[in-house]
Amino acid sequence: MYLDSRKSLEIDQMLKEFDGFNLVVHNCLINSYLEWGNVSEARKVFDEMPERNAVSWTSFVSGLLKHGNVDEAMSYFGRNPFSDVFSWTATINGLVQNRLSFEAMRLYKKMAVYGIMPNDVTFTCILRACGELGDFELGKSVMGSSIKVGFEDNLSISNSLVTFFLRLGEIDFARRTFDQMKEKNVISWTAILDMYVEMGDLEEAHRIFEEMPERNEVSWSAIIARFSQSGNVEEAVKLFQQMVKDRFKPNVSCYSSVISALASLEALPGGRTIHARVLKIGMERNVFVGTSLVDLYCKCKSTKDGRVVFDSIPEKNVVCWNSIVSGYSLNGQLGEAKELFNRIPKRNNISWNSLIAGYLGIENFSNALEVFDGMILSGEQPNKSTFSSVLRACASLPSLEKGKYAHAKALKLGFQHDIFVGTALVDMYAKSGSVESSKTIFNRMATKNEVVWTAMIQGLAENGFAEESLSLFEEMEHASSVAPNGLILLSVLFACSHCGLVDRGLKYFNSMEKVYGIMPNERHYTCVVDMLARSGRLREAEKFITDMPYEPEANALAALLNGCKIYGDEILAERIAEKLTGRAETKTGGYVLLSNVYASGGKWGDVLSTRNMINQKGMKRSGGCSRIEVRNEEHLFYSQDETHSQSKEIYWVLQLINSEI
DNA sequence: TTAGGGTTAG
Repeated sequence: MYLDSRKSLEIDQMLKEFDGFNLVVHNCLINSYLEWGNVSEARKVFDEMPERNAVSWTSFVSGLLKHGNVDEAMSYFGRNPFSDVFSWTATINGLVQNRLSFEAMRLYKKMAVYGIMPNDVTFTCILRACGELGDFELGKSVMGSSIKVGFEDNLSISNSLVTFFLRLGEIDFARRTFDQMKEKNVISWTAILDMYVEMGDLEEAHRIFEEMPERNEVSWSAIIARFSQSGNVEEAVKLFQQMVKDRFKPNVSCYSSVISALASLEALPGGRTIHARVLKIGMERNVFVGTSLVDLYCKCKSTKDGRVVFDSIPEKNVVCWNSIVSGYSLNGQLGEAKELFNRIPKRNNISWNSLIAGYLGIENFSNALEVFDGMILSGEQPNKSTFSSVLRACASLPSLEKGKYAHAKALKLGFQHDIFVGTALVDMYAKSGSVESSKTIFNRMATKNEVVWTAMIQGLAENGFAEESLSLFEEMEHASSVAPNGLILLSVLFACSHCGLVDRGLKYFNSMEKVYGIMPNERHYTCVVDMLARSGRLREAEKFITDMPYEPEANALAALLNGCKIYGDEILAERIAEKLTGRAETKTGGYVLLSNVYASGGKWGDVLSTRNMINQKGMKRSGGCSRIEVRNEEHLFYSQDETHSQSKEIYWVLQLINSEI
């Protein structure tokens, strides 16, 4: 029995005035103080008690352990005159809960020296410690001891054993223990259910769930949570509906899980229905449910509603703050994200990561890096996802220096072996033109997934190492278990196109569906058009465009037009330019390219009239832009415009170099 | 004194 904090103080006061002593009331007082986190009052009552029994000692020691006061607890434990299996077990349990499993084991071994026999609860605690330590042999020897003492068919111990085997990934042992149990309860079933969900065998999990003779709200919440986390969100929602239909009362955990599932589905109407239920039972102020709701509204692009829920949560923790920051970030509302980020009382690395990801999302790469600098300065430890974002920002900026700095930091923290960080590094170096560094990182990676292969193959192709890119692709096909995907094949086509390997490219394109089972998309088609156009097979390219199953991308037409320019085919150019100008997205592109076709053919009159048309229609030219960094300064070069302050000098030098060549 | 479930980034 516990008293609330106000009542505890009142009763404490009354007892003092009464000057009486009742052991039971004092023990209750200690428990109440500890329950409310008032350790110093509990200590005072305990120290001033004229007489203590075994219960006083055990509850005070385990209360201290519950609040992390380990040294003090151990000191009181050593002085306990009522040393029995309860006091030892409670202490062992407290140590395990403080993640001091090694110390817990030591205490367990000491029990024998003092002649105290462990009971069933001792074994469950100690098995948990073995699980924490990841020591399979130790767990098995504890199991042996428990059998020796006669606990072979003990339900709690068997349940703990199942969990222990699961923690160590010993699936067969877990299943065998479960199958051999004479008696099973809802905990045993939930544990084994969890195993199948964790293994990703959701069908078997579902079967187990159906088979369970008994369910409670924890087993429901276990299966709903697991389905939700593993991405089987529709199934999670269905189970929730079933649970309600079966007249079970969903608890906080069920609501948070189902709301989180609805958030990934971006199911706003369903979310609002659940929100209404939550409001009805007064659960919206709960930090778990509230946080899920904030996330739901933000993922459904309704940051306003998310903010209302956020403001209504009385006791916000860092997860809750992070959800609103990431919610605003996700929706590109970086002003709000930054403002709330600044108000977080105690940030963690996820808070920083959320803001960095936000700037990355709106392609404000320099701010993303600025936040990263702030993170380092604040002493917060970046994690692998920080580096993954930061390196992506570096890849998009001309600065190789910043990328190198982030790389050094990642090395220092030992994240270089992480596949996400490794991939981001490969990509960053390739995009910054440092193909050699990119290759070094790639070759050092112990495990490679399709993303990193894609990054390397693409990096080589885009840096002009087309042959190498293609041989890497072949190596991937022969030496790895990674199957080519659409993106990799796009890089392969790109490489063929830039290498002039038209027939090989066409062979890859034609085998996409047949050999690799990948439907080519618009981008693949565009790449083939570019490939044909570059090699002068203009009519073939035109036919390819006419025959393709999609409306050609503007880029495909532009690529063909570019081919017309190189090979001086003005008739085809006019036809294509007309098609291109119908496109809203590139009204200018067609004309600019057409005027280039005329220019290369020396038809200056046509050039002029085309350019006039661009101006008449009030079209803004949007040319390409190159960026380089020289001595920490960014220089931008736009196609067709000489806007750089030193363009005169630059072109002069360029001319000089050209004449030298 | 014990064994099963919960919200945020990538």
